[in-house]
Amino acid sequence: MRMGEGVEWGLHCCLALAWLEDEAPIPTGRLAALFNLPPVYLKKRLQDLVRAGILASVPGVKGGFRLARAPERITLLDVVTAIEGRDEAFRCNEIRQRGAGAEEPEGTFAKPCGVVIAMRRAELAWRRELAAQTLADLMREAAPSAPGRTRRYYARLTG
Amino acid sequence: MRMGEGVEWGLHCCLALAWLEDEAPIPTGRLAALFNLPPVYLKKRLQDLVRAGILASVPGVKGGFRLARAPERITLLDVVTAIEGRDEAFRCNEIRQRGAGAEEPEGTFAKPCGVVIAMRRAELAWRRELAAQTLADLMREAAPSAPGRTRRYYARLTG
DNA sequence: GGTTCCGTACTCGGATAGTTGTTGTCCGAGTAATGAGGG
DNA sequence: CCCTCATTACTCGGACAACAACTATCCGAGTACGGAACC
Repeated sequence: MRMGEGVEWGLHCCLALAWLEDEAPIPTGRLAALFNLPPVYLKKRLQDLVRAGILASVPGVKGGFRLARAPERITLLDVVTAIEGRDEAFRCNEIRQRGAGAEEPEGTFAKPCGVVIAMRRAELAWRRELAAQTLADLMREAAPSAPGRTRRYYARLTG
Repeated sequence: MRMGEGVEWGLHCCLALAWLEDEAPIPTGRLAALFNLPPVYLKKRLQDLVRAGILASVPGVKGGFRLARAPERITLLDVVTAIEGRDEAFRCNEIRQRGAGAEEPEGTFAKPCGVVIAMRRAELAWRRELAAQTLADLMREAAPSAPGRTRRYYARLTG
């Protein structure tokens, strides 16, 4: 089981957008330069965040991206599900109904099997942890030098 | 983020092996027939479980697989990590050190960034839930008819 | 008849192709700022 | 001086390759049964 790179990209970009709030909107190219990422593919992921309502995109010559709402209102779960999709990691194919269970009468497998229940419970715990942390929490726990460093580097990009 | 089918296969096969304990060892072909799965690929997954010490394999004409220890001692986390690998789903590439952070002095990024910490915490919660459930728990919560159905179907396969 | 030996059939184990999903890129359509031209 | 309009630069959105991972399969190593030969 593997999570795509886009999640790390999206979270760090959201942090940068929060710190560069008064410079908004920030175009994709500048944002990509902050972390040395492939610009076009990063844009694809930022579009995912726009569709989820986390970012707002501004078209036009001075356009770019900005946070759509306050960092306190953006949870890590929001970002993860926006980029990775809302499907569960564990997908049940009901293999218990194939082979030995194929000839059983209707209603035998009305209840979900314990395997699915257990996996869902674990993923729920994972989601609860992610939902408990907001972008503002990440900003608070970040190194004090991070905002200034981001702003300085961004100023050099524009110049 | 997606989990492979092998996890569902592995868990259901472990349940079947527990119920067919006195028929052990069970060869791959019979086990695959129980759930109508591709036999050779299933065997690959069972080998993962053997490497993890969850199953024991018996070679030879009357060979097959059996549980290596009691169901009470097999957690869902054991099975999941045996099949999916022990890597974390979220892999940190330290993109904060690229671009804006590339020219910073040594020691600036000594501490892990908050993104990694948060993701690790979430995955830890997921693992704790999986580790809290054993194969014996799954057997207890399964439909009362499941063991008998499995044994009946297996008897037809051998006959 | 009992014992030993060998061939056979069936099993695990690791190395090898096919298919799906993710990563990365490119190009066309649309939009707002910019500057020129005319009223 | 103000308004209109074309140009330009930037974004969105979908379509198109490259890569990796998962899925699926084939052949070699090893073991127990069955039978034949021998004592």
